[in-house]
Amino acid sequence: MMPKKRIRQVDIADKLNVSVGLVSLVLSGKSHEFRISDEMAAKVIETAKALGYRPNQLARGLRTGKSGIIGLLVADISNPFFGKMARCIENEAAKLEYQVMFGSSDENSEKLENLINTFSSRQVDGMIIVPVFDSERILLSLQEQSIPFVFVDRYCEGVDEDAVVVDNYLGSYELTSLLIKKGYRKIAALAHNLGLSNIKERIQGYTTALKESPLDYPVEEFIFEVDFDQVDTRLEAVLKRAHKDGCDAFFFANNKLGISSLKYFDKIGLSIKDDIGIVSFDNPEAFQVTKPGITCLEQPIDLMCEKAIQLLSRKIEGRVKTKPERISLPGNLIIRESC
Amino acid sequence: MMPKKRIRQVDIADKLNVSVGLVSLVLSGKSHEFRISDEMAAKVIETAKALGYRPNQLARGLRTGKSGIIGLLVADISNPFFGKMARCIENEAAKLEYQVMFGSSDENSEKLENLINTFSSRQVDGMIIVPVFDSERILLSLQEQSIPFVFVDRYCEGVDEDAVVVDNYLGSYELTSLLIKKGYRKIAALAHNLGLSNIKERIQGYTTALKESPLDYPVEEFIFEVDFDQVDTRLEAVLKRAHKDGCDAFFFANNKLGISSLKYFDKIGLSIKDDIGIVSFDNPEAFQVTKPGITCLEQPIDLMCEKAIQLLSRKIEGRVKTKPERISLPGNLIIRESC
DNA sequence: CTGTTAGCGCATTCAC
DNA sequence: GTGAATGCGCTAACAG
Repeated sequence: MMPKKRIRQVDIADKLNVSVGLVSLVLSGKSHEFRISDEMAAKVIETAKALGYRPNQLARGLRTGKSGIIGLLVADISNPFFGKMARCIENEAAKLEYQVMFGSSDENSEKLENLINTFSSRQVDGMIIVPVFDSERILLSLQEQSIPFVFVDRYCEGVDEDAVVVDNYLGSYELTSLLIKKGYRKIAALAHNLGLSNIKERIQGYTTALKESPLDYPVEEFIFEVDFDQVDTRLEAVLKRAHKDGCDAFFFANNKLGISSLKYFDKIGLSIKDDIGIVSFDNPEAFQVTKPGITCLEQPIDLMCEKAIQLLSRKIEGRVKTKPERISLPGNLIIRESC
Repeated sequence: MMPKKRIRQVDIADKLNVSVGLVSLVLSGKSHEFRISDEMAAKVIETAKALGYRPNQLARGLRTGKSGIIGLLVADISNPFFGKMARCIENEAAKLEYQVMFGSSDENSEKLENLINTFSSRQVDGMIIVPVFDSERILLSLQEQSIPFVFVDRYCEGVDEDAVVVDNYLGSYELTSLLIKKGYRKIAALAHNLGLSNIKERIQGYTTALKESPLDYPVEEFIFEVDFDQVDTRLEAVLKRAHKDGCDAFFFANNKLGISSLKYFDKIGLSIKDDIGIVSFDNPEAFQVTKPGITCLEQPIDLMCEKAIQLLSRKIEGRVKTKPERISLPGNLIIRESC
């Protein structure tokens, strides 16, 4: 079979004995604007379809300076939280005829930098970024390139750009208060990287709830940092130690820590709710099917993404040069039986 | 602040009083091939870096006819199975300097068609496709456009292309046999769409195991099809009905059905293992933390993706015009306590 | 060894 | 109303 050449505008122009310019105008829906005869327009459109014409977006992009691509930079697309986010971004982007290209940073600023650079090279029209620890420099340089981007899930302190996040403080405050109300006496908090904006806020909510309570012990001593890559190696020990030190409840700052800990509690032989109380950020399926179900704070991922794309497209189209907004959306407290 | 213009090859050429061609050669790493003086090359590279040059991949792509993008078409990126797949594809693609663009078909052939068309329009160099029901036509047309693609997870009967799948038959056979060995007497099977290649094979493995067993009842009557969008509306009724009809065990053809059913069993008040036995395809986190843990068949997602990208890049580079392969990888039977 | 030139496919400005 | 011409940024073929 013939390797069938792709149909270009010239091909349909030749077939109709008209010029490429004409074809281009018609196919970009500008026939009316340029007062091209309806019959002409119809003919062009018809033969375009007949020949199976499909515009070359690379060429169009080169000419117009817009690739029609949005870059999505998450920590790890295989994490259900970011997977859901990807899906929502995809849906919202599709409405505006954008395609989504993604990349996982693994919470590593070098990887993030590489991704940002390649995305920039590929001329993405904008990026949705989950900033990682220590990424201020690369983000500032992105700002200088004047490529539009918005933060989601977290923001970067030194980089003044739009951001859409859940109300981390309030969510954690609610979760922790619940634990206190249920009568737990010493509550440990576990987080990956205490330097991230969202984690800081979560820890703050947790801390405040405790300080406002009658409970009186050195809260700071029971905040544990377990790095992303230390989950397999250090988490178990940390949990054991905390329990040995009298902790009867745990606050997990994200789904990964929560899920991993569930496995260890089972292994160690600690019974959830009876031996220890548990609350966690995020609402992965694992929290819904395990028994007892895990009380948690669900993030409004769909809303967050909707907002994020709104802000981003506003920037891309260069409308209104407003001051960067930091939108904080309320989370959804889901009470189950883990405390 | 100045809207800082992007640096092009001309800019660095001008600055050095050399030609663009020269710059292009050096920057594409062909300085040695064209025997360009080391000092010249060094100067070019240096000022490129100094000026912050970043190649415009749109232009390069237009010229070379290669976009450097791979399209990934899954059913739903927010499904943890496909999320993991996306991550593996991302990693493998990165090794070959490809970027990944994704799209979710929602198991809908029309959506798949739209995605394929836009991806084709964006000049992706190849696609990794999870084909959906009734997508033969569009896939054949993709073949005619001679855009390389490979199937993963499933294949499409009428479309002769490379495919990488898990050994669905064997996996299901093992899962079902286990149920039989444990003494369950009547095993229901639940699947989304019995028309998909992978599901067909899974049902076949299930059926064969039963037929080879001493159990003697009309197996076909206990194979239930619950469509993707009917999970919320019909699944509960189907489960109840099956249980009422004497089923004491369930075989789930994928993670979504398994997870959703877990919730309903809890709601209905059926106790897993005591009242009913359960096995399922896939190994999402939910199966690991729920109690009892769910016996399941884990797919070798990383290996599958590695193979898929290998096959795809082979096609893209147009090496060896071999006959399409259908690679079947063994799954990993994980025995937990659900049966 | 390096410069010049001609497109890749499309959008857009200017003629007629 | 439509055709012709120009160039987006880059690569590659050809000169010299």
